Amino acid sequence: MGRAPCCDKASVKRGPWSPEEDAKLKAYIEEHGTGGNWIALPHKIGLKRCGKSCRLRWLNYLRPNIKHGGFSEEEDELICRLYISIGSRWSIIAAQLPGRTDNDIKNYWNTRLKKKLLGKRTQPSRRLLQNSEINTESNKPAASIGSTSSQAISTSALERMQLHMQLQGLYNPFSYLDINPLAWQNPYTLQNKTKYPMQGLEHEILNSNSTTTTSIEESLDSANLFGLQSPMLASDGVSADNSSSSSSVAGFQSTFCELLYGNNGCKSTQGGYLPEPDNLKEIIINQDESISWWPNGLDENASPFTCDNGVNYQPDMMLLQDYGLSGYGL
DNA sequence: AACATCCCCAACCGCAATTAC
DNA sequence: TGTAATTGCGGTTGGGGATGT
Repeated sequence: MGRAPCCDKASVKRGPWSPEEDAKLKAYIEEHGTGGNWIALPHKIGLKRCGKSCRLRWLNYLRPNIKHGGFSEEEDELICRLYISIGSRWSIIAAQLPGRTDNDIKNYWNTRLKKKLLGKRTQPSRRLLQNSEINTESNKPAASIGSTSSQAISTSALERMQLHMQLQGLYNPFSYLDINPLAWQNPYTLQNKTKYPMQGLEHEILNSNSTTTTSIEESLDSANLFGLQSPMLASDGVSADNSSSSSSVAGFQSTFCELLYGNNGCKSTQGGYLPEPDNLKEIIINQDESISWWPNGLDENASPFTCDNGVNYQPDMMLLQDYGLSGYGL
């Protein structure tokens, strides 16, 4: 049994708001406030609208000091940095941009900024589509498989990773920083590879940075860390160089981890490590120190890589190339 | 000029979190 | 403490204008 709807859809008006409706809502709220109850508000002022609709109209359009369009370069940069760091948490991003609404920023990102930063190719690759058709029970487009299939990497993670690399001006972060995941502290070993192959590695990544992200403030701070001082974004005017200092390495580790899993996959209310099963099957650190990428999970019947548990793995070269990741040591 | 396609964005939807009782 | 109501959020849709053929 589903939950009861918030209003009777047959008796409420839907679609675009008229100037009269806007005026009624604006006048009432400016004089009386919302009264702390959006559901009751439309009845009080004689609007045939759902309370949720009124709330949305007020927050996104009618309330004072709302800015529409005309995003500045600074705002673009901030949105980009925050998206890389915390993903599509639009309300948090909007809170950092006075006068902007989450809806506005979301629309701006999806329709313009993403294309501007990542280039025109926003459609999923044919390869990804093919794989999703083969390997998932649904025929949903690849753009949605990240959230619906435990076998698929999240689109957001891919975007954020690609964006991060693009802003770093590189496609092979390991060669750029002269680092390699296996060189990190207590490298992930094949023996640790169980159901979730990245678990051991991620644990080390998190430990090496001594803390997990536990608050919005820390998430926002992280937007300024992790190697995001890219040539384009460096706030001190000094372009990021190819330093392989420990801080850069640790930063990249964190970024890599976070890009793969997002904050949700790294947080725990106990302050410890909490894997996100949906995404943990997708990146493998190979025995030969290379990284493989399986967009739709592990192919247990293929070569060339065999794990201790007897399972074979096959990297998806075409997908790597599609995402400009052919330099991942494969 | 007519039609098709693309693009933008306001609004909707469903779900999770929070609050009230 | 459990349940229902409400709020807040992110993903998605669809109308309409812009652009291309």
